[in-house]
Amino acid sequence: MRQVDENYSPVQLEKDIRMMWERTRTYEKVKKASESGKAYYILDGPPYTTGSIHIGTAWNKVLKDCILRFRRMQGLNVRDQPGYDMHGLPIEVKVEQSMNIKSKKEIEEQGMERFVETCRDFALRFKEKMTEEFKLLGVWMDWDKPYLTVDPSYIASVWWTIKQAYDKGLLTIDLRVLPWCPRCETALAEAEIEYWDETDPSIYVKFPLVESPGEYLLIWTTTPWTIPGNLAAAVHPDFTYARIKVRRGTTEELLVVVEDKVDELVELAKIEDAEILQTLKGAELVGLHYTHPFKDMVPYQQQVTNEWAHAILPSKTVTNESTGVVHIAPGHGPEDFEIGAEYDLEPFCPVDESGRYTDEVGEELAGKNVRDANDSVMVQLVEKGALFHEGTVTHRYGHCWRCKKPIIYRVTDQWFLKVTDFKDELVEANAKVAWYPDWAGANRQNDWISNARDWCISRQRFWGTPIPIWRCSCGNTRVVSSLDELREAEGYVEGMDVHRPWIDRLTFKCDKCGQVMNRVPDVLDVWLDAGVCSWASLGYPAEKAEFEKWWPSEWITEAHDQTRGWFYSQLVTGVLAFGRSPYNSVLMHGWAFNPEGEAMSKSEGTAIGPVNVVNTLGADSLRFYLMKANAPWEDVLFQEEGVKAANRTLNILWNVYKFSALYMSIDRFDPSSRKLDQLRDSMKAEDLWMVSRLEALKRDATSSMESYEVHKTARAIEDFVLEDLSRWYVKLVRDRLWKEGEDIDKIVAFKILHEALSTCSVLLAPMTPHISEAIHTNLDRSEESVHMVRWPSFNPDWIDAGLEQGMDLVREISEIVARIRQDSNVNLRWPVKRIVVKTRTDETSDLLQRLKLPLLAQNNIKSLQMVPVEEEWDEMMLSVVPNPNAIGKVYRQWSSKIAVLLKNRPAKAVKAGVDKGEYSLGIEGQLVKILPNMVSFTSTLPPDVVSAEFSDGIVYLDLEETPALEAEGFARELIRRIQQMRKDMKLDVEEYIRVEVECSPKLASAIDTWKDHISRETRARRLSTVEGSKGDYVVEWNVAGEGFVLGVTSLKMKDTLRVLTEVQGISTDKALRLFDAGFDSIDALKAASQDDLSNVDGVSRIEAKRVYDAIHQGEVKEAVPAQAPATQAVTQDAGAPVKEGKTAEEGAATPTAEPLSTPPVDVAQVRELERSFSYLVEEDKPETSYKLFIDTLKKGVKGYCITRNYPAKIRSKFDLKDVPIIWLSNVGRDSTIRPKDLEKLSLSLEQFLSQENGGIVLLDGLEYLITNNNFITVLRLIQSLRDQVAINQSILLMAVNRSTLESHQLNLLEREVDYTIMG
RNA sequence: GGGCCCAUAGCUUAGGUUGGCUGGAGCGCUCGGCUGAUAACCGGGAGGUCACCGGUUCAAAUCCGGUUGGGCCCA
Repeated sequence: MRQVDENYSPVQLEKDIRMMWERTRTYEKVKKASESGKAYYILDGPPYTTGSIHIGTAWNKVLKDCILRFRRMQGLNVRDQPGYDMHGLPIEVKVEQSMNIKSKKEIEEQGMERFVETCRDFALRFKEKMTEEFKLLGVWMDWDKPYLTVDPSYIASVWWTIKQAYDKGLLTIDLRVLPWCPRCETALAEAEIEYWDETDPSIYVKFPLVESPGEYLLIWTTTPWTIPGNLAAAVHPDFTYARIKVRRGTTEELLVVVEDKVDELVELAKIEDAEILQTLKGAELVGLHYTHPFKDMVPYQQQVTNEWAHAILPSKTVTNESTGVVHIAPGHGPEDFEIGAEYDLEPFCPVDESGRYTDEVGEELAGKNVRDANDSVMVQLVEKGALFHEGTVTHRYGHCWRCKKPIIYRVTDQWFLKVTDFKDELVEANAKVAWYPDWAGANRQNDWISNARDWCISRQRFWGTPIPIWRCSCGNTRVVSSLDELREAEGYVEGMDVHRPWIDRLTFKCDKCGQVMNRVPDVLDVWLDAGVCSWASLGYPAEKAEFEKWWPSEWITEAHDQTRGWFYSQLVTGVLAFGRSPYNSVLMHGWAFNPEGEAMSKSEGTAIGPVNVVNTLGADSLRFYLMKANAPWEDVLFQEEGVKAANRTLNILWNVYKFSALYMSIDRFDPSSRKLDQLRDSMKAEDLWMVSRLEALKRDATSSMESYEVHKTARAIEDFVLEDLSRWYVKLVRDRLWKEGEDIDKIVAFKILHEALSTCSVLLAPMTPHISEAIHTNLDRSEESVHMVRWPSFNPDWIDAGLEQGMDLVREISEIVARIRQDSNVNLRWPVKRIVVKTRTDETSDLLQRLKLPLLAQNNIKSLQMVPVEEEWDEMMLSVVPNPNAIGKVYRQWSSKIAVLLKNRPAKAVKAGVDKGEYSLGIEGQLVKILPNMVSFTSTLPPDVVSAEFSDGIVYLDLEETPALEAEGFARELIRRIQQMRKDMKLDVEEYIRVEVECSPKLASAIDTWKDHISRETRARRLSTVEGSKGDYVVEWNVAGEGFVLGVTSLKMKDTLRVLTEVQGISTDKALRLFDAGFDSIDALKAASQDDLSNVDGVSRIEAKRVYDAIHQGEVKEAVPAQAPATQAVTQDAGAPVKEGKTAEEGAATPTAEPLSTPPVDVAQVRELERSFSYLVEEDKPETSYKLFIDTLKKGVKGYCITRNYPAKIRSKFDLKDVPIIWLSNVGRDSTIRPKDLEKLSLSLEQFLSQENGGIVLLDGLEYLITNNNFITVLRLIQSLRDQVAINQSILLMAVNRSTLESHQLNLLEREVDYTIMG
């Protein structure tokens, strides 16, 4: 485990992690590792290739990524193919803009080929861009193999589905009135209409009744342009209608309207006088005729002969609003169409594809855009005297969701899936789907399906899946269902693009009449593309195996707008083709809005892109925020502040990790050396509590993930990290961590911190994959990646609800103590004498006593005292309050004396007496009896005590100061000031100092009492009280009224110390003894004789000799090479043996700057090998390594060569005369080591390294050692060699053939050496 | 107009299924602490008619009915 020096800088960290994933192909390995698991098909709802993603898109993908990582960690074999929806109008619209095209006609003029090719280019480019953004978010999907709706095989799957519908008789062509976009010149599906408010004319039109001249039927409409297409009027047969006479000015008119609305009409149309002449049922009006106002203008209106034309029809769909009379234009409204069909009225539709009137309406209106023509129509109505009243109305109106233009209704021939024929099956299939949340399916989706209509699947556009229908003029129809079948077509060219316009040129010969069959020129609704993706992405039906393995998809997630979109289109096609839903479960998620609550729309500039956020705060922070901000099914108002908060949480996690890793690595803590169970007996209450919390966290996190309440998982983890781990447990165990030596308390704390951190990294892995990876790979190398780790199970035996409850109380009390300290101005450095707790129940009392130590330690309190339940605290000061009234009545003249006497008696005694019935008191020789009614008692707090209530009782805090407490407080204050000065001096944490203090005698005695403690805490080798403090840095302080002057001097021992401790057998302790004896610099050591050194207490003769030799041979120089590369990565593996002479302190100071190995350098960049460094040469044949070896030998460095090649051959080939060569072989004799005998190898190397200070070892044949042993063992050997080399100023050179190792092994090797060289 | 969902501090929100003690957090604000996690971290305080109206109940943020406002989907 290496220590962590860097702060949490997510952007860099994530970049490194992504590069590492890339380099070691982690994603592929993680997938491979779960291959044997149960198949689990997660289907990506294909985002439309619009160009870039917004927060909502990011949320969607992150949610998917999170769940698929989670499922994978559960051991499931997850299918994670991403998809893109690439056909359709939005791209056509974009391309039209880029090519400056205004209409469909221009596309045809400019050539469809170019247009379609540009569409494809756009779609592909957008796809690439979006993929990059998804990758930036850390989303792990199979980006190399996405499914694309434009692929020929995908298109063939769509065709096959159409063929299924055709074979089942569910595909039909029909004349219908449909929503139509005049700009895009195509029919729209219901799912393609967006509604918002629009202000339209609101007109009342008079239709003169034929049967009663002078009388008018009054109709109301908001679409004046539909009047030319009017063919009838409808009334509700049961409503009551009125014949009324109205007067405006001098004009009087007779009208027929619904009776209920007469008053409204009078007010609205400013009618001055209205008289109801007669009322009658709607049914009585049926069959009457009127004269169409445009009869003279529109020839069709004259020609129409149907008996119901221009007649009043009955319809129950008429509502009781406006006039209660509905004008019917069968060519302009779906309901009108249906009514018209009932009465054999033709759907007359004088409007063309571009929304313009045809010549059929007469020259006044012909050629006008219908919505623009409203005014003209009204002018005409006025001219004909038919307009009764005109106003405006604001109402919700449908718009094309692609181009946002208002829709109109037109009658056209279109292809339909007859969804209404199998609606019941849809409802049934939907009921079998598991919906999260359940109301999304049972209510919302069910509601939509129940109201489903036939699905118009044809579009009169270009960039889409071509409709696979060929028709003959004889009426014969052929539906193509595969690419193979297309090959039979006339004009087919192998490998041709099956899009329009190329496919339009293919023809079949009619098998009925032999004529040429031509393709219906339409394309398909894009929703059909998306709808079939569960099998199209598997290549079905061309490929069957994948389909059988995976289909149907297990889980999908999209936003709630997909109720009418993808959830629906999949269900329809699934039921159509396979009789069931193609998905088993759905998580319906919400929408992301911007902070103003507006939907994210790129075109309106309200979208927020995730890229900026990721580049400042990191993908993990964004992901964590998105996962925890809301329940998935609720909408989120995206707040950057929220991402910052998430970032802070991760930062705290990182800090806990950094802090823990520091001490663990200093101590070479090996987490695998002991199991948690084995340490149970050694655990303190807070340890057991922490483990209990951890197990509970695993339990809760798992259950909420299972139910897709991802926000709960995220919040539980966050709470655990912040509250339990960082703010509490770390504080509790902090002191234990810097104990020296083998200490069981420390090991327990390490183990638990390790467990907590690695568990958090695992639980967070689905949400924050990068930081999890960084933490986990350092703490736990059991798996190469955290994403390969199995999702943890929890152990209920460890969960102790009582203990957790107790700790909650301790925390509550700690908060109370903090508040009291703040109010009383006693800061945490000053110890408090005692805390007295009175609880309501014995249970609480027991829990608090169990947690006594953490309670006291956390609050710097010296003792805990419990008051038995039901009793008063016996130190409460009871005082007697005499009741003069009652006393006076009995004892009259003595009463005031009695009162005084009572007050002076011990209140307890008085109370005891009174409680028994009476208390006797002597006064002037008489005994008076004090009865209960004569006194009452009050209790007051003892001096210096402050009380406060908590949830289960009262705490009393005794703030009395004693000299001992004061001394301790001053000691702590002193430590704090010295630390501050050390910091000001920018001293290394390891550096030793000398401290002089000038102070009052009182303070001096406190210092005397606490001298050892202060010295240890501040690394002071000398601490003295003096007159006139001197030092490198002198500061005058004033604490609690005590002034003192501190002088701090750096002993500058660090470097010398390091030199000493590198000598074999010299520990830090011994080095310090030499220091204290005055040998505190290299010069002083040089000046000393061996005897001088051995005279130092605790230093043996041999040790003295070693030190002497080391100093005088000049072999020892500065431990850190002057040219040490900045990116040197020294990794301390948890399992590496502790080297003699290398101390914990030294480990602490080892600089590490990178989490991973240094990037390999090219051999050309290597000038010479440096001492104390180890090198890995990656080359196919060991040549560069030998060259470097020989170059180094030429500088007079002694060499040692270990190789698996035949020694004599090596010797001659590289001209190695005197260099000892060890042959790794099972057959050789002299100078031979068997490859499995690592111990012998290690021993011989140690010998060389210790004898020949400053030699170079060439180890050629690593892969041979690895195959003969195992990788980890060899790695350990290398770590040990590397350490020795660093200590002995030698060089280690290893050659490896990278193709013989797995990349993660190579990666691990690279981490262990200082440099990797590419040969 | 209908279906579904939602409304709690300045902002983002927990709690609501199982009605019950002073409605919790985070950010922001403010006061303070820590100084060996430190360009970090911790604590105290102020701030809430739990959208509104009505009902059930000893007791409602919570259950019921309605109103208003917002979102999605439809007409």
